[in-house]
Amino acid sequence: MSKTEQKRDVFFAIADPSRRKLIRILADADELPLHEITAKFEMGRTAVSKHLTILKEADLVRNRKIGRETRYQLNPGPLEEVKDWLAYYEKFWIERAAILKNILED
Amino acid sequence: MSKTEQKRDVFFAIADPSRRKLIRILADADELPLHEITAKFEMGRTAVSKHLTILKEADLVRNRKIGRETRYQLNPGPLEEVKDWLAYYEKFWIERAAILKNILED
DNA sequence: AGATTATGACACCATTTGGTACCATATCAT
DNA sequence: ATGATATGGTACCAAATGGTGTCATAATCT
Repeated sequence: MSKTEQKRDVFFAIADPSRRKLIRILADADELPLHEITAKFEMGRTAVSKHLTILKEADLVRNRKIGRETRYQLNPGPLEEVKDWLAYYEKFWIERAAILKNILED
Repeated sequence: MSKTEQKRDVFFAIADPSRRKLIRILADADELPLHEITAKFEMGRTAVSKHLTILKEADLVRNRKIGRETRYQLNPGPLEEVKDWLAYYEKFWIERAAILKNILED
């Protein structure tokens, strides 16, 4: 009945290469219907649709019906969670880079 | 025989919450042996070890044997790939935030 | 030496993942 | 009205994932 409206982890959503490709395509195209998106992949429509569903569950994608087609759009907001997570570790690799630089300067 | 030396995607490696917890623990502790790490989790040693193997395959973790224990250390470098990936989309949510800000200012 | 500890290496298992094919339904074109 | 197109939904499947338990081995302690 209802969509079950599952909540998906953004880290899981971006783990798959096909889904990252989807994100990129949508970022560059603003809004696209499923059949056009499918044309850019090797896999079938059902598989693409499933990936889009997962992205939607992570709220990385929004969609609306226009006539018989469903158009998808990127919603990059949730990527900020990834950025925030990364921020904690940034200092580590910056420190390491600095240390390495110092070593190389000898 | 040989380690099979599998190459793992960093996006896959960070997709699992337990592995993100591992990364955090190692970031805060510098170097830890497996049994001490395991003590911080609900799951068994074997499972923790498997997660560490995956992190190692993504080169997010290095390890060395000291006596009978294997000590693990974080190697944050590969996280830069994630940062670079994110950089492409950052503008989108910054633009959106700016648009939203403009709307709110009316 | 003998017991304990730390780990690696497997075999095993339930569930999830990523894909397919197929059927039903709604919309559009002629 | 008929046919083609676009999508949703379901059933199905092989492989991967995330766990477990068990056994073997190496290192440490008394």
